[in-house]
Amino acid sequence: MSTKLERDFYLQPTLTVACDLLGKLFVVKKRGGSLSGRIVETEAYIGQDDLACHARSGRTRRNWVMFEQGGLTYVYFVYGMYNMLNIVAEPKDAPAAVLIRALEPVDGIKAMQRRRGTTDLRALTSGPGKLCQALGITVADSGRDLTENGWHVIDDGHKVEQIGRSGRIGIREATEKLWRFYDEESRFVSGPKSVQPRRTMKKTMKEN
DNA sequence: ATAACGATCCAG
DNA sequence: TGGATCGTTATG
Repeated sequence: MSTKLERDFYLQPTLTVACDLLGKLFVVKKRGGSLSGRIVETEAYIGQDDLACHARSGRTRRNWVMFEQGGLTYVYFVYGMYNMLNIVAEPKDAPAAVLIRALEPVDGIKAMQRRRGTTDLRALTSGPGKLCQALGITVADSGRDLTENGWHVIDDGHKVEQIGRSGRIGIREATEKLWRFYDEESRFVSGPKSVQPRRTMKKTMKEN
């Protein structure tokens, strides 16, 4: 059995969404077929009090999607060359999103290899910039509703045994927040995996 | 108006 | 460990 995630899933608290997205399939429709990957690493960015969050200074031309209801994509451009894929969480006007940091390639691996210029499976989607390049995701895809026809997230029954937790990668502010989550067993997580502090946890968690 | 800096990646 | 590369944001 395989079910599409609906609105009620995305409207949940951001940390719940970030944890529960692990193990799900992210699917994009392209000319010539679908591409998909299993989500193995995520990060939460939550509200105006989170100094690492794009919404910290209020609504802008770039981040307006974060203020919409959960279930939309928020894609932005950084470092002059990389796109970052986020999934908006929580109800409208509660700005929050989950950064998709790494996938395990599943469908359309040939196309991903062509876009990435390598055949190494581990190099295909093991990073937020890499996976956008592999799946051909750009800022033009920001604002897509994942509950409508087209792109979506699928629960195919896969279970993640151990979820790892750490500080978020590549930020300077709010480094004390342990809002990065990843599948301990996956070899497709972005490196280095030695980001401190690390500690494992059970299934879903709802506290900071 | 201008300058600094990214939720990164890759080569050397 | 540094350079690529450019839109966004902070500052004068």
